[in-house]
Amino acid sequence: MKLLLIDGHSILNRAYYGLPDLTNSEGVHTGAVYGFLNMMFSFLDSEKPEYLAVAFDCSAPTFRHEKYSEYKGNRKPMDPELRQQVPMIQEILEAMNIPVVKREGIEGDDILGTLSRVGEKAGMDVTIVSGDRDTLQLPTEKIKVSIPRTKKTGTIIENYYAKDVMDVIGVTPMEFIDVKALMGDSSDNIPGVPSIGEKTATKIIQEYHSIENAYSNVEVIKPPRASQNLKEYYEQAILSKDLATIRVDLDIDFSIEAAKFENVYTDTAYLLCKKWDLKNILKKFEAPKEIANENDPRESFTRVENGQEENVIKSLTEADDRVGVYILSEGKREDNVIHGLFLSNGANTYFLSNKNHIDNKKIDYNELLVSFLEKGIRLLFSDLKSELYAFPEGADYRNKNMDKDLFFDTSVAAYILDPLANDYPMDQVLKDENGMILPSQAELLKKQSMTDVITQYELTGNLSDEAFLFGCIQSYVPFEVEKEMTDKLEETGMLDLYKNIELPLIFTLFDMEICGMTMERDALRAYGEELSKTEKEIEQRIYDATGEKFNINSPKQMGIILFEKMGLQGGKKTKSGYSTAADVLKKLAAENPVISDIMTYRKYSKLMSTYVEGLGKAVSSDNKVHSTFQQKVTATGRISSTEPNLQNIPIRLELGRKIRKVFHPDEGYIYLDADYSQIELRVLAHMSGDKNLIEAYKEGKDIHRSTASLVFHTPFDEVTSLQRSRAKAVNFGIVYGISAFGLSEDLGISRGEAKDYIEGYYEAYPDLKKYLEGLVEEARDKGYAVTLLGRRRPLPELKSSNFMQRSFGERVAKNSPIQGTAADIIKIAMVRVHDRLKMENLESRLVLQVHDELLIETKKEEFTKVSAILKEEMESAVTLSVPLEVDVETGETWYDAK
DNA sequence: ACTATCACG
DNA sequence: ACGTACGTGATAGTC
Repeated sequence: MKLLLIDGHSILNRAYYGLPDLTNSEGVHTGAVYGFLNMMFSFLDSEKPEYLAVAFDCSAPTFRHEKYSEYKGNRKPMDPELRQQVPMIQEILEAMNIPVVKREGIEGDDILGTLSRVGEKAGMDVTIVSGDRDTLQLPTEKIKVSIPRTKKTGTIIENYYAKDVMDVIGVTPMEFIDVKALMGDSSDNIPGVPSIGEKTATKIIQEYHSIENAYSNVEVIKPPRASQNLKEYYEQAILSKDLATIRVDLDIDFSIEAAKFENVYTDTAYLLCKKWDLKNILKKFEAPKEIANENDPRESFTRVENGQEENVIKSLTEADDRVGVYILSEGKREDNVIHGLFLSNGANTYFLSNKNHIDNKKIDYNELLVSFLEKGIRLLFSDLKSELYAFPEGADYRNKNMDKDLFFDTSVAAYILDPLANDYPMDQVLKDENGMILPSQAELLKKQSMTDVITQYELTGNLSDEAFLFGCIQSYVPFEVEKEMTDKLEETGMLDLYKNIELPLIFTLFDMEICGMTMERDALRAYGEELSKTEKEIEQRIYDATGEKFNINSPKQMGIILFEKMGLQGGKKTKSGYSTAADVLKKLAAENPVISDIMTYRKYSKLMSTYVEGLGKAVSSDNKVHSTFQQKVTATGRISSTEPNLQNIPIRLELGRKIRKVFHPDEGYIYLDADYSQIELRVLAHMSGDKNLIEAYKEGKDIHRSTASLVFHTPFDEVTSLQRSRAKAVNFGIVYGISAFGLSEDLGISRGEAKDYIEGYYEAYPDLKKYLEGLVEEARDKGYAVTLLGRRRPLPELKSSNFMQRSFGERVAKNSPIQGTAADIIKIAMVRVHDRLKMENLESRLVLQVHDELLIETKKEEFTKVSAILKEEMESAVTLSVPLEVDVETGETWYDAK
């Protein structure tokens, strides 16, 4: 029989400090709970105990010795983020039927000590899991103490039986108490004996085995100072011993039988994991749990039988003016095939399929959905853009009826309400909106993709119960939560943002994805060959110079060669060794010519792997790349681009910029590219209301030169190019939530100098300083940062007890409103440009957005009209107290259009 | 799965 | 005194 005892507070502490902070969707910190449970499960796996208990201190700590209680009072108080997790871990352990043992007036250590002895007496093997080395006084032949330690390579576990304590420390577990009593421990408020540290204490106890015996021989103890102090502080040493001793013989009202555990995967524990979003713990639970909800909707999920379709559709259209929709489909663009349709009106959720229709009564899914729209029935989706591939008529319908508000996208609404989540699965949204628990996609489909599900469906002719349930939930949830979410958007002042910007943007992005950008394969190949030729030459030069053939792409090998073999002075910078990042290498470039070869090699290697090879793989059969534009990813409201990412195509260096020559429009079209001039600084000027900044923009001055003139007290016309470029860096820095350190790194100047620049800057623009400080204040107050259009970014970091996190929060509080407002503005412009092109029946189309830039594939005949639309709509997207300026360029390739 | 690096705004 | 610029995504290497 085996008993596992866990030191609750110490393991929770370990988990808290050893792991990154985790927060669930309601902002509750869960990292320590998560880490604790993981550690516990790993011990359950390795030890396989039959009995298990977790010991805690009571919330109100008590002390054996009044005299020293004040010391404990001086201890750093527990972080609130950790404190709130103590009752949480206890709650979930209890939900798992694992006894939480805590007793008024008894410390957790003493509970561990006592229970371990009780277990031993009952003939059990006992393992005590603790992060606290004090417990090393407890091991015997049958009692083992396990201490998990986090190393950079991962967690290793140190195991101690009595003999191991002897081997490692050189004293017996009982003697270890005396060692500790002599040396003292400030964090445990054990005074010890002055001048006796770990070394001396161990030596004394090894020789005399106890403090009492050492005292009997105090005259011969060495060194003399230890002897003297032991004599003088003997009483304190004895008291220390008492304090250091973990009790093993207390009367704790707890029967070991109560620690016998069976299934920890209970429904209550499952619900807690759901509530706290402990997704990885949830995975350990067997098969989808049947959790009973009041009015469980699953009872009304129905597979519609052949011949019943018309009745079902009729009942849906008569019941309500909205319907939740999920389209079971696979493939993108023209390859898309629909395999079935889920429709929900809350009371009923139906799965319609043509699978078993042998007659001619097959449903045309698209036609059916359009007919809903024509009747004014609103369609509510869980993820509209991904479903528009199956329902492109929806995008057309929307384009022709722009003022009609006939769609709802649940995940986009969820994103606006909480842009920090990683994803917006429907089970989560449902839980957040009305507390109902339904199984998640992972629980239902395991690792299966939707394509797997459909393949199986096609093969067997039967949609699995799990996939059926999933589809039903996908359509049921949007119906169920729409009103609630709309109310929330209204309450938070973000309904306009949702309706006028984000919702229409879905269709704009969809059209951009469909359109894609043509890439000339041959030109790409030629460019790649040119690069790879030079890359190989440089590679060889590096091998020659270092006298070794190694993997230049391995930062580890590179670090060893540069800093050990060649002895360059770089120092360690990263966790896993030396940093070889570009800014480090730059500083070393003068020391050895191989450094600049390495930097050049990296540039070529990056261009080859990411752009030539990466983009090459992303080209579709139509010779185009169709990026996916992500609308629900960024914290600030920007969009992002994936597979491939078209927002980070090289431009800053000519070598990389050349790749833009392989992007070109279709025959008869030309690229029109427009970018906002310094949109973030203009936004800042407007939002801060700073007179000097507004003035400079109104007069159309070169803003960096103007800043330099003010900061360096130099007449406008006499500003040097160095002054201007430094002022430019400060302007950028301000937007990032500047720090003297960051600016000095960026400019390669001293921190003091950077500080002067910043102060000079604030003197030049006095309202700006007030404004930025006000932003932090406001964000702290409200708990979030806000953009001009009301978009919010939650900022829990501002309340963190961790300096780093708090400082980060302060920088973000300054940056988010600026970056976010710029994002709002270009989104407005995108929707308007897109909609005008459609409404005016033009064939030109928006193909790309790069944060402050829009690219239109323009039909040559429409050129004049379209360039006017583009400039107009971008410049008038919002009205600020400074003009928004847009530079438009044109070209036969993307390279030429910039 | 995580880290380091580097491409863009 | 803390250790830093804001926002992304793709790749290769390492564990």
